[in-house]
Amino acid sequence: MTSSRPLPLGAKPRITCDACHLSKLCIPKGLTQEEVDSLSRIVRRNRTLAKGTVLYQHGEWHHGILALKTGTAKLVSLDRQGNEYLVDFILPGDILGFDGFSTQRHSCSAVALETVSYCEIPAHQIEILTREIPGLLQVLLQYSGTQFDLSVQRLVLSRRSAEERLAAFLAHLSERYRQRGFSPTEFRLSMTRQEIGNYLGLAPETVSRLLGQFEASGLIDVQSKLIRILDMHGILSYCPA
Amino acid sequence: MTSSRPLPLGAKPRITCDACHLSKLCIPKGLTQEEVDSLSRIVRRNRTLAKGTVLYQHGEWHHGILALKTGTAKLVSLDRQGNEYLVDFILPGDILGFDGFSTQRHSCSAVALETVSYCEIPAHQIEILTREIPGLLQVLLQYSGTQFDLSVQRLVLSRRSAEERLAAFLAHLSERYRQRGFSPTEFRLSMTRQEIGNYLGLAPETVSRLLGQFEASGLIDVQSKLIRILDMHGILSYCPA
DNA sequence: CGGAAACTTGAAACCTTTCAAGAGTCGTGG
DNA sequence: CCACGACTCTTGAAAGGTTTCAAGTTTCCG
Repeated sequence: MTSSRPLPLGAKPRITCDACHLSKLCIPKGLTQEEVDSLSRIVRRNRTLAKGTVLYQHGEWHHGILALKTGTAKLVSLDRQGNEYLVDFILPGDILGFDGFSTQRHSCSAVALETVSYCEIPAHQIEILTREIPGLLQVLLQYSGTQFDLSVQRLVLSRRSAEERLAAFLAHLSERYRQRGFSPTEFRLSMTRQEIGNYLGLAPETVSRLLGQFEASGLIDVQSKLIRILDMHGILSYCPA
Repeated sequence: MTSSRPLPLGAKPRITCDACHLSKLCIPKGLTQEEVDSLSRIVRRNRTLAKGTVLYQHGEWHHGILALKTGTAKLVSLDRQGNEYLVDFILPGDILGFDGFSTQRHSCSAVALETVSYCEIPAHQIEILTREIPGLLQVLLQYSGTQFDLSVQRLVLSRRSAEERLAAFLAHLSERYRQRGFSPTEFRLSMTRQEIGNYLGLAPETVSRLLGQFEASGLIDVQSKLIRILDMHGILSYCPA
């Protein structure tokens, strides 16, 4: 899967979009070969940030569209009192930056949960790119639609019991890892129990208790951050929608 | 405010987009005069539906973008068991149809809460319109961003107490009526307590109790569906974010 | 005017949170 | 390499807010 083409002298590896193993999930998904080439010339690549640092922050001017390549991140909203609200967990291949289209300023902050690398389409280029790549705004609009659908799914989930919410969280994470070529039954949680609870609208203690309960039921195996799903069918039987 | 230009013979009143009193809220918001004229030629106008009927239904092919002109509607999602989840209340000037961009099929249903009239940009025209109206997809993308921000606000709200949720609901509704030129302090709820509860994640009994409590505190006056806000400052003092 | 649906109000039940204390994990520096 | 300290996680018991159940009242529409 890794590119075998010679690299430019003295440069860090610069994978073009169509050689990127995430192109099935990322923006190129809906574009023609020609459009992908065009996109590839604009995208800023290989930005890397350490765990805990900010990709962009609430209130900043809209950076543009970011595509996570490696690592994981969290998207959070803050209220006046400084409370954090976990809007989403970002996995490799995910797009972020939709929180900047409305006001031109980011309404959320994106924070690396592990060392991350990502690509970026600068906001000021998006309008220009639209002309060069007719499919791009269509793709972006489709992504927005997906975001909408996800927010609805989350709404549905928020009405369910704590058990169902956590089960759905694990099932969703598992499915997303599967789509990315990782094991769907064994993965490491890059977020704390606190952050899972914040995401699901539960106290961290509740998350801990339920993970213990799922383990006692033989559904999963928990070793601190490491999760092994033993009975996927059992997990799914909890899930609504 | 009503158009004084002569109407086409034998036609129902056909207000063009730039003569529409909702153009400050609707799609034309971000477009040039020329673009609005272009849009106005495509838009299907004056569709009317009675209370309780469906504007579009879950599973149907994406109709396109709808702009509500008069009346109110609800946007709902249904799970397998047929439970209804209230995604949004739609007021005149609001745009709907974002639930169809991802899969090309509607993930939600839109139902009239009162007699409604609306305009429509058919889905199959959107791509074509993009070329004629360069600003359109930008506008749509900005709307999507707004939808995203609203879903985040709603997430924040869902973490607060029942009191705060209902207060924020009333404040938000008041603000939206104000933007539309209606009284922000006196309005008729077109939805049932059940639907408010469904929207806020509360039992209808809780909604009823809290309205009674707000009334007893002198914040509002309730006469079945008619709400009069007596102390807006008091209401706002409950609101987070 | 009549009946169904919507709304209100009370009391008990329940799920989740909060508070508290102890155990485990991780990274850092001696 | 081990020890320390901070942070995270786990587990128990009590508290609390919201739901559920139930019954009566009001509103609305045919």
